[in-house]
Amino acid sequence: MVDDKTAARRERRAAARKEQILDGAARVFAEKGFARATTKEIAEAADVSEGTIYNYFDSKEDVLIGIMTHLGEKELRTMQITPDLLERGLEQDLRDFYRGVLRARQDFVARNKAMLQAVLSEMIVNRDFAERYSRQLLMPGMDVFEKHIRARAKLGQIRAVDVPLVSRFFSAMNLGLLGLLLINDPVIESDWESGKLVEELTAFVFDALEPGEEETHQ
Amino acid sequence: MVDDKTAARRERRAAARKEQILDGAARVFAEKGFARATTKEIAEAADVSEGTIYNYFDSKEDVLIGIMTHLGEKELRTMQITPDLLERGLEQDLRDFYRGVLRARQDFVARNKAMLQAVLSEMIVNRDFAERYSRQLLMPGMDVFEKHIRARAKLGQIRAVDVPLVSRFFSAMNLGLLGLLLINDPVIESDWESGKLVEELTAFVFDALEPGEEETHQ
Amino acid sequence: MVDDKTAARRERRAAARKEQILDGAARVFAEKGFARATTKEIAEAADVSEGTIYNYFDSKEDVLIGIMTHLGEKELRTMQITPDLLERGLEQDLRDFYRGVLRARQDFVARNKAMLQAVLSEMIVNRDFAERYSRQLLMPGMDVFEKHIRARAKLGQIRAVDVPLVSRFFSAMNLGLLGLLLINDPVIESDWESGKLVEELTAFVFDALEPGEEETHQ
Amino acid sequence: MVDDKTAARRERRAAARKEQILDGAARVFAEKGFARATTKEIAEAADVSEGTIYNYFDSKEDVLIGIMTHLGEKELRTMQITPDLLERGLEQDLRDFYRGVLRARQDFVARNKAMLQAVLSEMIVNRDFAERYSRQLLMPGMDVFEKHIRARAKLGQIRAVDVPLVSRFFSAMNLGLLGLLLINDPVIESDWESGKLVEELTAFVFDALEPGEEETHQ
DNA sequence: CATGAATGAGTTTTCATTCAT
DNA sequence: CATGAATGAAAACTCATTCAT
Repeated sequence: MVDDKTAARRERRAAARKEQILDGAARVFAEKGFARATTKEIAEAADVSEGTIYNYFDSKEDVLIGIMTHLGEKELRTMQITPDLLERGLEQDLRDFYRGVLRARQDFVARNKAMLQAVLSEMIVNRDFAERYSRQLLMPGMDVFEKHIRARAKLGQIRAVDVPLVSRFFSAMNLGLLGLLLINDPVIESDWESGKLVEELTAFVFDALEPGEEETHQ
Repeated sequence: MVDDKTAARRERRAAARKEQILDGAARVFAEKGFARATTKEIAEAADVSEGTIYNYFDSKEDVLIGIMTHLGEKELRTMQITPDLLERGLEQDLRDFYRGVLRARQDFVARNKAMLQAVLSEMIVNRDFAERYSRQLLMPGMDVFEKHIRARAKLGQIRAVDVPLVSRFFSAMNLGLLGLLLINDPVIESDWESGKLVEELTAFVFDALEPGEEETHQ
Repeated sequence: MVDDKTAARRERRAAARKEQILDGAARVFAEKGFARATTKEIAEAADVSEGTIYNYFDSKEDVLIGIMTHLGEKELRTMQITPDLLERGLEQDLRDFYRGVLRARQDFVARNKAMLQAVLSEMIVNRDFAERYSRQLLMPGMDVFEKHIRARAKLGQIRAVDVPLVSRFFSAMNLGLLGLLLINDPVIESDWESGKLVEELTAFVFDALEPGEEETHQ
Repeated sequence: MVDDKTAARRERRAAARKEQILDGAARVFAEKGFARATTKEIAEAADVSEGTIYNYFDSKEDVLIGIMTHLGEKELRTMQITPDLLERGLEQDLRDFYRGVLRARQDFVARNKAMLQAVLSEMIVNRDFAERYSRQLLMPGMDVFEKHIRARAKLGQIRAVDVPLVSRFFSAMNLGLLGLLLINDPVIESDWESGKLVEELTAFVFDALEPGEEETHQ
């Protein structure tokens, strides 16, 4: 029993150390990029010695993988991408539902900007990471989203569209806005928190999806 | 006169060499990222010696800057972002105009995928490059686009929107789709060249912008 | 307390490593000159890896600076250039005093030939090092010497001379003899260790300074 | 005959080119040291292309050798170190003779400071150059000087001394003063041209050599 | 487990030399 | 002969990783 307690405490401490290192690493990666960040800098930012990093991770690359996994888990929790999202959402008004999703996402981005920056940059030029990002961060949300859209369409709330493609338009929009935020676009930065971005984006996006009977295109 | 000829030939050859190096470098950067790419690999890809690179560029970073500049110039030409774009465009149907813009952009992306990949990745973690990208590649197109939207709005072809923000939605969408393409999303990849993406995106985007009289929300 | 011990031991070991590197570097610099010496050779001569050099010095140039500083400190100790040199010396016979100074200097040169060679060569073509050499190695001794000469002159043991200039004659003589030694002049080399050089130089130099009508020093 | 003329002209032009390169190289070597000087800089300083240097010299090192040889020839001419120096000199007063030698040497140094600087620095760390310097620049003058001293001694104008060693004292003094000049010692620099240095040095050095009980100069 | 000194392979960059024009 | 672009070997320096303490 004492062993159990000790073991449990040890495990908790180990988990805390791991997070401590991931936090430090994310900050350094975000600022300088994965390749330019040195283990020395990571160690300093995480307030541990260089050697300690290797007690918890196999390599510098493994640290970045750790960040992605951590990010994926966090996103699932924050975005509450759970199987029952579908039902819960369907009861809401379409716009309100999307507003909620957008707000949750903005919150998530704001809280994890550094980690996302670290991951995004590497993803573009690293097949392995791209695959991982797609699987761990993109697809889980996309799947649920696709199902949701299909359900709405069945209910007649959305006109007939190519669902996988339109889901990707949503993802692309989110990804692109994140990109503009990361390169410090002043317009995006200022409207990001004010809520204006959410409103305008909802209007921009959802009017188009609704059936809108009479729409007269020459 | 002979000197003139010689000088001119020299200059042409130098320009060709520069482009040869930029091409090789872009391929390597795209595959491995700027930081992981070695000058040795660049030299091999460009089929010159390592030393030759430094006869034309001050540093590896300068090569990337060269790629961005080259890209910026090419984009201006390809996208035909010229002052009279505004007038030319206004005579066209809104959807047709956007379709044209999208196709030109897709063409540009297809032709310069490697260079864009090289630039994008570095941009996210490098302030200097972000600024440069914004100034050389993003803003020129965005400015013309903003003016265009404003003109359309004045003509009543578009409902009142926050123009700078909506311009950014278009940019974000493009950037995000590029991102998905670069991480090899199979759906985007397959629909990219078939006109499907263009058609669906036009529908997705433009219905929302049109005044659409009777549109009954709630 | 244990931490104190550990820290102290660490510091001692670091100082030892630094000296180990300086010793190796001095030998290589002396043989090949600063610029021709490679960090690889220095590492081999010092029996450490190339990387280790950079754990203790910022650059190859910094190693040479380290040699000069080390040399300066050693000279002060060896030559016993202390404020009380003046008084101690004045009690001695002029010739005996100079003989002592010469012997101490010869001893110092013999012990640090490699380091002096390394520093001298670089100094001639490097403003920064020339300034440093002048300040750290030349001036300290010269100042004390000037005061000494002035004191002797006041006591009537030396005829009136331009003190700064004559001090430089002594320095120049020392520097020049070092030069001849470094280019392996056989006469200087053979007489250097036998006391002959000291005796002849004392005779050559000091008879001139004494007022001495009857010149009674054999 | 025409061929002879052409050949002669060609030779003269080649000699001029060689000197043009040596001049440029000496300036660069003096400023940056042999190893740090690049052939590109030498070419620019000499106003020729890099390739041209190799039409006249086998290597960068060969250029430095060229400088030394040139310097040696010039010194012989300037210092008028000719077999009859001995007789000419003996007719003069000892001090006047030395004054003349010193002045000629100062003039030579002033005219060839850059080349001397280039040569001296390299000499200290390069056996081959040391040997060359000794043979080409040091020994010729020293031999004549030794003979001269011996002749004076035979005439009773100089007390008995170790002639080879004392000759080296003169050389060492000259070399040392050159060293101080090259490291920009302000006292030496200011007194160098004013003539003061010559006077003080003559006094410093020659009183010691004369047998002279009564010291009857001034 | 924590530490941080040591390592050396790998990186960017320089530059003497060559050679086609 | 003059030129200067091309070369590639070699240099200084970096840094992920290991390991003795």
